[in-house]
Amino acid sequence: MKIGELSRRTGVPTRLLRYYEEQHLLHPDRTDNGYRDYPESAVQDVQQIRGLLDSGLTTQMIRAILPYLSGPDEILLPAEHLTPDTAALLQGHIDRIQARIECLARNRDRLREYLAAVRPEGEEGAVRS
Amino acid sequence: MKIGELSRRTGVPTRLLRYYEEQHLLHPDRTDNGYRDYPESAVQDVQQIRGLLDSGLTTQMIRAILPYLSGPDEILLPAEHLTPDTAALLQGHIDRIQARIECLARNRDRLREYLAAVRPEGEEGAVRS
DNA sequence: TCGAACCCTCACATCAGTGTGAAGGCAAGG
DNA sequence: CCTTGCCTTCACACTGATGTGAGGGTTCGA
Repeated sequence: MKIGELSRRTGVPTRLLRYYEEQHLLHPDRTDNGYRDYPESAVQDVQQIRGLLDSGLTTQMIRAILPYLSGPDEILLPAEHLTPDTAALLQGHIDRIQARIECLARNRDRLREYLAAVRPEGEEGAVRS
Repeated sequence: MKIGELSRRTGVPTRLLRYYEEQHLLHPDRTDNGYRDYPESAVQDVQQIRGLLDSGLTTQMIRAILPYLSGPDEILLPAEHLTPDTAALLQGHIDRIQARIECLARNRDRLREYLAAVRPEGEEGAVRS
């Protein structure tokens, strides 16, 4: 798949697809004429990347964890390649993500409480025009 | 409290405290000589802001929701000030935060699964030096 | 063969969040 | 009084993520 199609199918501008490649988040191979050639799975990959970026992770952190997110089908790294170091790194990333989740959840709850408290006026979410 | 003390107590550089003010996230008043004068509550406020920024929210979004986060003690806006518009805006913010949480949680789980799958080698999280 | 619609790289621009330093006012202690 | 350490504003600079455009090659259909 060429970059234009991937862009259309994911809604992500080609500029960003090239950027993600520059950041080593995507690795399309090239056809003879130099065009990028993406596998079908790239669609999922791009959505994954977008979600994580939107959640406030940097490309660097995404690059670090992406290899371990590829799919539940099979484990990529045999255990002998998972040094204690790598495991610790990974655990650190997990912890950071967890901290973010907690912060966001806390604030979401407070916003919900506020909203609930301030409009007990019989509105149950239905938006009436 | 002057800016230096707030900085020391929060670990946030004075530069950023001034920046947050410029972004209308903080509103210290001024003493006669022009020094910023923060209330005690600013310590909490700054930590709140930092947490949200670290979670990937922009100052703009934080500015939008901060007024509603001030404290569970009392509702700031009387119901008559909460137009349906504002409520919808707020709900939109909540939804975005929720989406982030879900994305992060999903990926956290996948990382955890990976880590668990790849090291069933009797290590139960204890880091041995 | 020509034009439209792709693709390429390069590079400058923008925005948010920061770092850093200059140039100067105020306050307290030796 | 003078130094030291706060405080002030102003301003330039960097990074990461993204927009945008220039300049140029490729593919394909009319």
